[in-house]
Amino acid sequence: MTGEYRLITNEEELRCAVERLQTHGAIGFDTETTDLDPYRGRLRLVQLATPEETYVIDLAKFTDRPREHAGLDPLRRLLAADRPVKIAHNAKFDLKWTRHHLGVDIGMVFDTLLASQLLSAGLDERHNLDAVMTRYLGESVDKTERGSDWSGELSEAQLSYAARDVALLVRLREVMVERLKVEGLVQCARLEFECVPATAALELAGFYLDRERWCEQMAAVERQRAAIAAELQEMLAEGAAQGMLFAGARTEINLDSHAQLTEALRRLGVPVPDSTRNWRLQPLAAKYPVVAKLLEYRTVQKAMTSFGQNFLDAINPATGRIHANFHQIGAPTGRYACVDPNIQQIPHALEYRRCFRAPQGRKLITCDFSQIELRILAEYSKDQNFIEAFLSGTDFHRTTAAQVFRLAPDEVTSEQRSFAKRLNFGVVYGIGTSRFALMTGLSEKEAEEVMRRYFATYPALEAWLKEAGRRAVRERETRTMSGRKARFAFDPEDKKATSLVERNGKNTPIQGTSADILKRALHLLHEELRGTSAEIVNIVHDEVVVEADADQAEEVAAKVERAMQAAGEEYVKVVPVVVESRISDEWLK
DNA sequence: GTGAAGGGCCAC
DNA sequence: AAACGTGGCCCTTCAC
Repeated sequence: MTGEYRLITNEEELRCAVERLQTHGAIGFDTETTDLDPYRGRLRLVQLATPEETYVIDLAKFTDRPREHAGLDPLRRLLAADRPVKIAHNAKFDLKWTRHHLGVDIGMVFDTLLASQLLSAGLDERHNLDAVMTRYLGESVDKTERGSDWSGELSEAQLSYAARDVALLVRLREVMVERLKVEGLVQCARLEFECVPATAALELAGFYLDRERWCEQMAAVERQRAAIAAELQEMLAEGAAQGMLFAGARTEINLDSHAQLTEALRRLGVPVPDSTRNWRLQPLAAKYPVVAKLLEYRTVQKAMTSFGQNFLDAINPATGRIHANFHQIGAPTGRYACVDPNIQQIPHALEYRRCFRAPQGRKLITCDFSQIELRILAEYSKDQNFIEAFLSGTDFHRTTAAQVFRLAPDEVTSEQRSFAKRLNFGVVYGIGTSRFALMTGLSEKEAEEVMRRYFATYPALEAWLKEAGRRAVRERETRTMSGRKARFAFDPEDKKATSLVERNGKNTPIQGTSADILKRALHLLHEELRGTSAEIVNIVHDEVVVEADADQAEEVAAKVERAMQAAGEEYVKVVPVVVESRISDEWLK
């Protein structure tokens, strides 16, 4: 049956096809486009398949402007409905095109890419369509026509290629549904699938970057960089000059080369450790001005290379905005990752954040979860004192410090608060005494004593963390509250690897549940924002940035808060879920 | 020229 | 020995 399909080229054929497709619970769905960028290319084919039949709809035969063409309404209704479920591999891609070119927000999807990632649970497996088809169906698919020219007359090879993949999707889903059930991943899969329309809309909307402000910032940083680089060269040359006959013949070194830097610093008598890593150089900065200057150089160098021209190049000429690529399952914990460019790692500094702003007549609504990971830890551990610290409703780190050091909150010193804060964040990662000592400046013994007091205050929290670590080693996997699985492959004889799995066992359920909550919130929010002027424009793990017309900002902010809080409260019950929102012209904390 | 690895630094 | 989790992007170095 490979390659058999019906080509749909007019409204009558489309009506018939849609009628047949509607009788099924799930259908294969794929598109072919003339470009990878929906703002540059055209949507050429829409392929839909039942177990028996495959339909290839050639939009070029209908119109040049599919968004306004009423004859495509049956297709729109079919796509917008939750049934049949649309099965696609990397549905985000197809959803962006159908949203932009057909004006349709697609209903329920089954994404075989996300399903494959969930089933692999972090193990190193490939997830392209060919690999997934081979793994689950034992079928290989041929992608040679994918990058071909889809703008002109289509060849028989192109059409049958377009039809073939989509037909296999129906069978692929059936196999995957069984596997998801066996693995207890149905709830998590639903969470992921429901989130895809939000992810697609987010990418399509893009984040506005003020080009002029960014340029000014770049120029300022470049001036700084040049000055610091010159000073640093000067300082490093001191050592070299001594051994040279002609001081004027000084050679500059490459400041980005670790090898050359190490050599130059050693010539100056700086006791450089084997690595020139920041954390090992930091203690030397006070004694050696050249080291302090080097650290300064690295900061501006990073700013220049990572947050410079590349962001300007990423501005889409069609929209004037940055359309980053969000990987919905970017980490085994379930967190998003963001690339090209990564707008989840913009420096906090006001000079950068103020460049991301609302266009004229619009506002940004920034909303984040307050201490969500610690609240998840409270939910998991049910530790009574930890829960009480949240219920008090005031400064959380001060409250925990008061509990740990047995003081009234207003007697807590800033140092004690800082210890508590470091530990509150550190326990989520499985921090040890030596690292805690290093970051606080305490001796190992003192650090140990503070940690002992901390865990004595929260015995159930300690018990949960210990057991989470042990369980991960024992069972070689962890689960989040939605059931998301992370598997660990390691050699139990290897102490280092085992302790990493222990720390992962503590961290993954917490970080992963946080991701679950964010994704649930995005789905709820996407539904809430339908029909308003608002668009989600960025997400940063526990933060959502929405852009809306200025006169709707208040109303939209309330919706965002409501969606995030509702999502959080589905998972976290023993402590309140707190979200904080701000309305502003610029993306500021 | 391309690609991987090592070292570094940005975010949560 | 350095070990507190998850990412991406940059540069240099080194192998092919």
